[in-house]
Amino acid sequence: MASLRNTERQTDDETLVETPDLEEFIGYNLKRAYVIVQADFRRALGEDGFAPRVFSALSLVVQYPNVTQSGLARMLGIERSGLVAIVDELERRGLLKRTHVPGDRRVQALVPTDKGAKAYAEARAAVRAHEDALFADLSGDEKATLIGLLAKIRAHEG
Amino acid sequence: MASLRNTERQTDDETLVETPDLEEFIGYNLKRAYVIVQADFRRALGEDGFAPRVFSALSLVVQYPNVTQSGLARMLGIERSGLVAIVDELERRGLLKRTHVPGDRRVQALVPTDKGAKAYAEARAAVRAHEDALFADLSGDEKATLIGLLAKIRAHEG
DNA sequence: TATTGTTATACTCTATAACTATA
DNA sequence: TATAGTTATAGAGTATAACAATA
Repeated sequence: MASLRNTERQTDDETLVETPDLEEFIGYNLKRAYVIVQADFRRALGEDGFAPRVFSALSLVVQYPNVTQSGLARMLGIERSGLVAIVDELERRGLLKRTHVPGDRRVQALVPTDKGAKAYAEARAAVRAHEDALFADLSGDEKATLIGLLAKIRAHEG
Repeated sequence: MASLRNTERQTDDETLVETPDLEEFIGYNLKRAYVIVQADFRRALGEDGFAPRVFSALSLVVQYPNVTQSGLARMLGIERSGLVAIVDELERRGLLKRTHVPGDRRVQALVPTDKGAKAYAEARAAVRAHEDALFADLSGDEKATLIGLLAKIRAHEG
């Protein structure tokens, strides 16, 4: 038997009583928690609602109008190629427009439509309601602490 | 403009200075943090190392020998069908065996091999080293707090 | 009828590489 | 040469539905 850790202890009948190793790992807990949150996000936004990544993209386009696709991909931490389908969906739904900028005809600046800004405001309210309900058993302090600790992990981004 | 929240404020030159909405959402921060952790996990375990879900499955098989596939799937929170490829890989690598149990010939109890137990002990050490390094800027208290808060979210499992 | 393990299948998310049009 | 957007493609990871064997 390998080294004993604080979560394992020998009982007098030689049975090993354990908290499973996995529960010690931050990565495992992060994954399991995220599965719950994203499932509830999808349920809350409904069949025709935004997927998390589409909501995130729309959020940034509304808050940073004229962002380029490359810039948006960088902000989201995904590849440019992966962003195309997301922007396609938002454009197809009439929530943003690809526009050419004078001076560099390569770039496509993304501009939210009025419909897009309105849809985002509604979706944001729905997401806030979903998080308020799902995390009702966490205090405001706990939620702030959690976000702060996740931000410390996110400091390793890039 | 929709309602102002505490992260948005009007400045005297009419510019909206913001912490982007996304940063307020626990779900978004969870996702971004998990992406970092799982990427570092894979980097740390290397080309021929275990993927996170394979490591998790092996961990449970070692700690709960004779667990059935259905039981393991339930513990991992995935479907039985999704477990087949994971168990196939672990069996192919000689780390566990599917064994029939007397009394119910439907079930396949999963038993770690000696090689599997040893491989798990080594992988567990590698994962601990990866987390220790990646989370070196978090105190022990912070790590415990984080796991506790994630556990509160995980209380919504099932 | 219900359950275990399995297969077939599809869908989402993501990445890599290569292409085009510009710069 | 380098960059922005795009396309083609592939690989994880996961789910649903149906099947055979067994209970």
